[in-house]
Amino acid sequence: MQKVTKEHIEKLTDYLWEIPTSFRKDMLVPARILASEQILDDIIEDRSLNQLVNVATLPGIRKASLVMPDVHEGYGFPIGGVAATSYPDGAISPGGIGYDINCGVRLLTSSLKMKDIKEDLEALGKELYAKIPSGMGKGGQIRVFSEQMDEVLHRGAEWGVKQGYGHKDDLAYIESKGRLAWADPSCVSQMAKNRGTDQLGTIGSGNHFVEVDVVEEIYDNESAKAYGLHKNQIVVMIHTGSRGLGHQVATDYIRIMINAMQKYGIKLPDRELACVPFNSEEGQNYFKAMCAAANYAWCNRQIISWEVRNAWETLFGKEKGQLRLMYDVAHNIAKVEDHVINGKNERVIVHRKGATRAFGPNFEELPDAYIAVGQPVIIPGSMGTCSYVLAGTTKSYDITFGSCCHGAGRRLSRTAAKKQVNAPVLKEQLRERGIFIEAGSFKGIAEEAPIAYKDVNSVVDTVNISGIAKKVAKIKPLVVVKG
DNA sequence: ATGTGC
Repeated sequence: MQKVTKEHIEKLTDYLWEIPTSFRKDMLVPARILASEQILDDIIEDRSLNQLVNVATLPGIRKASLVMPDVHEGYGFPIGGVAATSYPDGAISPGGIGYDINCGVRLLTSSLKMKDIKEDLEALGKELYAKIPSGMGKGGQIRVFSEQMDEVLHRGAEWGVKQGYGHKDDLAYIESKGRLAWADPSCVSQMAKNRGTDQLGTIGSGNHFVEVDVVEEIYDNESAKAYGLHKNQIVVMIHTGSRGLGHQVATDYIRIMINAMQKYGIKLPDRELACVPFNSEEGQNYFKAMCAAANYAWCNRQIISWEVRNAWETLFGKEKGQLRLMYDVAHNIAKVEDHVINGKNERVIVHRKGATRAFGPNFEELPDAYIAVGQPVIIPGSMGTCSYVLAGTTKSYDITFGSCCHGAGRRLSRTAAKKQVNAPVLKEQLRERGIFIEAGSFKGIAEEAPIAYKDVNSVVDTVNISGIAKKVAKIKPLVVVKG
């Protein structure tokens, strides 16, 4: 298959590039790349642009196949990708959502400032590491079986709150209120449920983490005030997803769809794009299972928040130890949404894989305090760099179906990173810079080294300048807990 | 990402 080169790419604006449908005759829509020229040059040799073109052949795809500036290669679809298909008969594809269904990020804000915790960073890292189970295959203390598991899958974060893992007020500050109503536990295999039995309240491994950060800079006073963020404030970021349960849901339905595709006459350039019509039996079952796994992930992040709050209270006491949920976003999910395409309102199935929803002001789901400034977008950087809070914009609807990037984006494969990085040395270097890492393995540290990632500042500048999200605050890591 | 692999 013909490889994408710079010659095939047309410049639409300084930050938007297009591979037209003339590039390959199976493309149904153009492929668009949101990137600075520097970022584009860095990814041009990557397989991710060919994956982006492949996505443009997805049955029922509308307007354009899109990637954000943090794009990199994924299973079938690129990570950092957005694809909207027509409702109700366009494709739904598990590869367009990812194995870690509802991988996402939440941010908790504290009433503490840098000066309040400067001396406690190491103890804080040890306490968090002790309270929050992490690592590959790791389970926690909580067990959910049969009816209780079904309740978790039905009710998401709400189940956690009901069991005492958090405040009722938390729910308003979660995307979709931490619950997708289409979830149907009967569409989730017993194997998936078994894998999820003891994994609520656990981080997992890879790029997942719990991190204590300090707000280093505020860019937009009005939004920062609405979100309750201010300079020198200590905040906590949680990044994880649906663990083994979501992974098993993806595995189960990818196999089902590979087998069902011929029946619907679907031919694709890569079998990793396996998909079926959204309104087919297989499509509906997957969607209901995906919603259930998404609910599990929201419940997981809810329970981890409870663990973090416990650690916080242990160290700082009841009065100073309060943590408020600022927001929780999903970045591996598909949603049915209404968007304007060619001037007409259309219902579409938006696949976001390593992409964050970034809805602008006046979106009715937002809590009252946020409605005038738009939805918070949380962008974790890599371990030793920094992260960002942005605000969604109305402009994002026109360009990216109301989506934004989800992180810095990998630059090196895990294997390449392991070859280049001496993890014990890196850990010590970060410590000298005042960043304390508590990790279960040196392998994990090497794979997640800052050098393995793109520069988060240039990724965020791209989305900020192109107007799909607005910079609100920059935060800097102090303590990182990883698997 | 994942009881790291058909």
